[in-house]
Amino acid sequence: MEQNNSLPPFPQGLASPPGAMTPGLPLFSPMMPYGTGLTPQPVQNTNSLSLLEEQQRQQQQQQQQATPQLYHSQVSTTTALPGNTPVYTTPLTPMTPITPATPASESSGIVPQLQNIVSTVNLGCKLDLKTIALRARNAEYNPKRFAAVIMRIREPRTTALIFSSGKMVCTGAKSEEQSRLAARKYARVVQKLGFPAKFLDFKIQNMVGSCDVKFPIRLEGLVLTHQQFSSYEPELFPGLIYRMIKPRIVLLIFVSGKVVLTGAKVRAEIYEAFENIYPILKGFRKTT
Amino acid sequence: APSVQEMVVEDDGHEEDEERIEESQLGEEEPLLVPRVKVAEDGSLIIDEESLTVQVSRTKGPNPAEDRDPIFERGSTTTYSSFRKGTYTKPWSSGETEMFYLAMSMVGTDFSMIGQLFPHRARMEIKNKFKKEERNNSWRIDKAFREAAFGFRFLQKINGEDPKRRGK
Amino acid sequence: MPSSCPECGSSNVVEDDLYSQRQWVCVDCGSVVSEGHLTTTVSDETQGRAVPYHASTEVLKKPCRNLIAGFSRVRALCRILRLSSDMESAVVSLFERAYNHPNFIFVTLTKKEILGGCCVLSVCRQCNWPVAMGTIGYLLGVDNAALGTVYREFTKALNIEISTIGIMDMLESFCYDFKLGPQQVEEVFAEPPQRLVDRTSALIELAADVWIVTGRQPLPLLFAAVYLAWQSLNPTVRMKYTFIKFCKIGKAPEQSWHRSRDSVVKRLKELRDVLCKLGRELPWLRGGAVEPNTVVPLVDDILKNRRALLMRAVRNYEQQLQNESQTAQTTECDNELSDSNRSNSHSSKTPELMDPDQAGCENPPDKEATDCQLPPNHWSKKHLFLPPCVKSRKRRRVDAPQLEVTGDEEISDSEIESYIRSQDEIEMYLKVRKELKNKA
DNA sequence: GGTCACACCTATTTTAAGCCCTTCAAA
DNA sequence: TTGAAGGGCTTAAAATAGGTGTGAC
Repeated sequence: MEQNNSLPPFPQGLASPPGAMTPGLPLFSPMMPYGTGLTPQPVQNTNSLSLLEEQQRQQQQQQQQATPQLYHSQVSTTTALPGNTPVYTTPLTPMTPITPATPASESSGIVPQLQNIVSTVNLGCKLDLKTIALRARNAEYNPKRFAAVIMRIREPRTTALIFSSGKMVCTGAKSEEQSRLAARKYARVVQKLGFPAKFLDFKIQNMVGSCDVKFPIRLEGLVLTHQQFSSYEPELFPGLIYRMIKPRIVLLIFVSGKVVLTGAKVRAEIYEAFENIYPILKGFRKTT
Repeated sequence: APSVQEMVVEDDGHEEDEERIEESQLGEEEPLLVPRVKVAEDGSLIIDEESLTVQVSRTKGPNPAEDRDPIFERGSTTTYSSFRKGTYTKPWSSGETEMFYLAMSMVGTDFSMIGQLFPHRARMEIKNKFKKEERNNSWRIDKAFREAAFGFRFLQKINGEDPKRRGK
Repeated sequence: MPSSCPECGSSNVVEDDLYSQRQWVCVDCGSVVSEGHLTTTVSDETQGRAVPYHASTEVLKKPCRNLIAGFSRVRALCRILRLSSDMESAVVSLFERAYNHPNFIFVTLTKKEILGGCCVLSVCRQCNWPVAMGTIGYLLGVDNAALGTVYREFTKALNIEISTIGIMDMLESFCYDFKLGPQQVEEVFAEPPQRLVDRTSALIELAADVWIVTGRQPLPLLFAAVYLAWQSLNPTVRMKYTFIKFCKIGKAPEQSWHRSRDSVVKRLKELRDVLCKLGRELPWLRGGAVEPNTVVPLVDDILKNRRALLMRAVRNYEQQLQNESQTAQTTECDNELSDSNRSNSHSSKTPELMDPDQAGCENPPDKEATDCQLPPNHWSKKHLFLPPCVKSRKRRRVDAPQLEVTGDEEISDSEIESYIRSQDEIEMYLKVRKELKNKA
């Protein structure tokens, strides 16, 4: 049954969103500050720069210098209080000059929201998928099309892939705890069907988050300065694909300022990746 | 002899057909506009002789690319492909949607079987319908699930009398 | 002289002094034929080849059919796209490198062929030879997505410098594609190409300034800009011609614009809206209405003064905002921070979004189309020019309150049982399945 | 020609914005 | 004839796994 009920619910190491979980306290990012050398920075390495690259770099530097990053609508961030109390006023004039980009230690004040969690667990026994598909109302099985039973539960609203090996994939949850609870429910359904299902090696395999930086982004500029991390092919996809090295997270960055982050095993990676990218994005905001 | 192009044709021969028609039509009206390609019966790509001739005669002179003159011959460099695989789904009528919910309450989330109940709907269409309803009318999805027993009885009924009849 | 092509067997092999290199070329498949076999690999292209493929000793024996076929295909592509011999050599050399790269040894033949297209594309981009990705896909007969996927893998695996051809690189050649010479069209339609290029450039630059370019496919935008440019260069006569008529007048091949008509129309609308915003700032038009369907005659004036107009429009907009907020002051401000995005003490619970139609709610929530509009203090309201996707937000996702769970909650038997079929249900399910099977 | 070791299809989830298709309604 | 609207695809990540494509040895 619930063998693992007594396990800590969230063994991955709990990470607070920067500044989010500590009401009343000043914002503080638990992540590494930028510019540690560990995070992707604008291309600075001089080795193996082609002539073209060099030109692009110079162009970009000029462009960045010419880019007025002086106008921003962002205000000094304070902790958002519970209950939606607006805590600051947007300045009436958005023309407040600020120090140019990359304030290394300042938090964005934005917390990416988790949108999807993928986890795996081993039920530890061989399963007869035909039986499961026949006896479960929430199941679908088409061995010709796909070799797993697709099972859905309503709460947490998730979908699971159940393989005859006993391995299971659980998708669609919006938090680690939800994902685990859902996986336990799937295991219970399988047990109820007469299989000696256990609950082994539960693991979060992927997390997807998203958020909005609230300013537009010049993707064509970003792809030039961060070409070693970026792929931007507007013929194919409107977003810029940014492969961050540390943490190893892929970000989809859109002109609207919306950002999708994926590939994380723990939520701290999502937060860290966003805090890394935020000052970079600020360098490409330039509104008209 | 297995060749690269044959493999490609096997993959999407259907669409290839369409393009073939388009191309031949085009070739007739505007011989100089675009360097053309013919698609042979085996699906392989062949340069249209005529356009090759044109090309050769033009490149007798100074070479455009070597001169780095981007204004020279531009031909088809801006032609768009769009062999895109679009799958259009006919809109669901309200009656059909009712039947979808009924089917849901009968067989649950077995979209393959529901797809069989709807002869003109592919399995993927059923799944997309489910996702859409879950988004917009999740209360109805829940309701359908809770009323599984009712759906079951209804199924018994229509199954006994006329299993063939369904919403379409 | 080779009598037939070793690749496709065609006897249609011609002598070709193309690019001042005497060689024999198969007209049917594009293979370069010499002394009965392919002069494959440009071995003289000292491009640090990682693997000296089948060393020059056994040329005839080893290269598998697919590699040879691949060579002719990339050569055919090069010829169709009118690449120089240098470029073609670079392509062939690159293709050999890619073909033998460990990442591509076990891939499907389709992918290997696409790889050839990627080499062409890569060389074209590096030489600034304007070729759209879609063109390669069209010639290969594969969809853009497949080409894009392989292209990304290819650039990564071979450490190819990613160089994107910007819309401006494409612009000039694109304008010249239209057949608008005085010999080709009626006099009122005729337009010197350079004039068209200049005006289109100005329009695209403006479009880039006001966020119409980023994230959008370049070609539909180019079509829209060229069309507007052409109209604006003789508005009285040309304004009544639709985009499609313009394409026909300029003899643009239908397959180049037919599918993207909708996108072109969207870009047109966006461009005209921007032109209106700027046109209204023209001092001598004081009071006169500027609407999208009447803005074309003003394009000349607008573009001449676009920098100043842009600044003026933005300044006026901000001033207006300031005035409004001063009058409307006092009221509570800026709920930006209350966005689900912002720090909340209990982020996953976002109390403001308490969903009325929770599970268990029997009736249609009929709240439905709650928020199709932006919140009154949305950040986008502060800027006159923003990406259209920011201003036209569709319904904000009413994210249902996420159950805060520990993952260790009790799971009731009844809940689990609700997912299990009764014996009767099972029998009925089997019966239906059997009947469906029989029918099929 | 068989083994080996990959590739890569089917499928699941979720967000982002754009494209491309069809259908249907006003001009 | 024109648009608007709606639906489904594109991109990323990650696990699961059988069947088969692919080429070297």
